Amino acid sequence: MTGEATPRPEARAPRGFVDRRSATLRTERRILEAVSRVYEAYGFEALETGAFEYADALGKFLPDADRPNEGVFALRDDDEQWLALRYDLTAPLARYAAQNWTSLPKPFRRYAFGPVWRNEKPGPGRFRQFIQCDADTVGSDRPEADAEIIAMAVEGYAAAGLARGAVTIKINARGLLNGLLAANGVDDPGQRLASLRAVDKLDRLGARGVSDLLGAGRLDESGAYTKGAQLPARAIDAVLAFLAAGGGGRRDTLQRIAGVIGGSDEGEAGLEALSRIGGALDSLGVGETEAVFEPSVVRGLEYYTGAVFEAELTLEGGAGAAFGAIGGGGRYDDLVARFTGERTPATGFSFGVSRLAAALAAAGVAETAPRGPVVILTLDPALMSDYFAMAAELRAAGLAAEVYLGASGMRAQMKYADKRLSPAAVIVGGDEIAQGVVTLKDLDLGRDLAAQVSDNRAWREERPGQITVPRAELAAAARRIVEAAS
RNA sequence: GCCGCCUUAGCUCAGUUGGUUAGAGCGCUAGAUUGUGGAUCUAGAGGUCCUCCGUUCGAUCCGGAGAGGCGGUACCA
Repeated sequence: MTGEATPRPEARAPRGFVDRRSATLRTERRILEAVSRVYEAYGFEALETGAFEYADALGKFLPDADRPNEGVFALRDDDEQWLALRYDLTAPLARYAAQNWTSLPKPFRRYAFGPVWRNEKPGPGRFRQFIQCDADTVGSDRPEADAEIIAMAVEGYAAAGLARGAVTIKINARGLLNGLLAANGVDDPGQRLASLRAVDKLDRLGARGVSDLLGAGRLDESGAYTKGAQLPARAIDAVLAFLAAGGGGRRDTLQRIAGVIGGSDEGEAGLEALSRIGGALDSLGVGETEAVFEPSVVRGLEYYTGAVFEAELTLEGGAGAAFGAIGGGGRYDDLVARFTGERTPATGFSFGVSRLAAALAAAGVAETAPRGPVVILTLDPALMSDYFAMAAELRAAGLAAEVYLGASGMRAQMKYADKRLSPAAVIVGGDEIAQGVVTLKDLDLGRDLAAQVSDNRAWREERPGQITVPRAELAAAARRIVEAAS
């Protein structure tokens, strides 16, 4: 007690970090369990790696003096090496696979889930910490490996509670667009990158916006100007024709793409890959609307080398696009080679668990808060040992129970039980002890009955939803109320 | 990073043409009600009016800078 006016810290979570309570946690756990079961059914084994990796293991990015935390949360270890919180689960897998390659079964198939961190500006649906759930196959370049990953994603969304048809997996091959640009004489890496980024915005900006971004540039509604890829008109037309090839069934889309791809080696290779993935999807029983070929899918992560996948919520009126991707993945054949020098083909998919939870809410699958424990009110401090004995009895009978440990009066204790969503309160004071009975209040029933009473005296005298039973029947009576409440 | 809007109680917001003790609703704590959640009434707690600098006798209010929030855009290895 110095009496000094010490500045008080502001009680607030850092931006981009959210606190999640039981209702949300429950939904997320259910998703993780459902998706994990699907992965395990396909033969993938669980793997957990630490939250930190050495920064150079995460990617080509390295913290530098000017912007030591650009994109990742990084810190310097006491041996001067840079550590960084993982920004996804794929880079740690590549590190793990490279580190243990000689002893692993090959191909190596694992799934993993946990939080990842990105040091970026948060936005609607974008956080700086969020949960991913990944499955990857390392060491197979078969298109069937990609198809299987896609099939699992489709099954995973269904298992998580989204109706079939509520999610579409969009599939593309980066070689298609690269080949198309090459065939049109666009070789400059900067122009190619800008073109990829422009194409990625098709669902948000439409063909007109993409066209502007491929050409001179685009002025957005906030007044900011984005410089375009400066492609010649002929190339822009070719890209737009390519984008227009999307839609409809997989076989039809492939035929339209083949007609506009323009005959480069890279484009043909991409077409071949998609064709074989399509064949495998057919034999895996993945429906034509559950997984489609979509020329505008790009994916941001630079390590993808072949096929890329993106999961989108298909809500009425195209609201799914505004929601953002709820999962994504693709083939990354060079990621393990960064460590070993040997090309090691790999493919995988990542569920955005937090976004998926939000998607479920948007799709009308409401999250419900779990019921609280039976609350034993403490009416008389002299009876504390009786209260704890009752709590132990209820727990032994398989019911969640707690003794109220605050200092407030009965009214506040009832409010507490209410706020905890307790199914029942145990009310025992001197009267009950003297008569060898316990009083239980069914809080759901009491709430319903109370809604019909307007007069305060009647409300107090009726004590709606209460029963009194012999002390020995406490657990049985409580169980009846709890079971009726769930 | 760039553009726009915003910042007064836990929340949603009034208000002060620059002047003594800054308000409401909701929420919270408690009382009316021997031992009962709701309703009603009453009382109470809770504020660096985002921060700093400037102008002024005096700034929550005016000017400047900064921070934070929201949205758009860019980036997302």
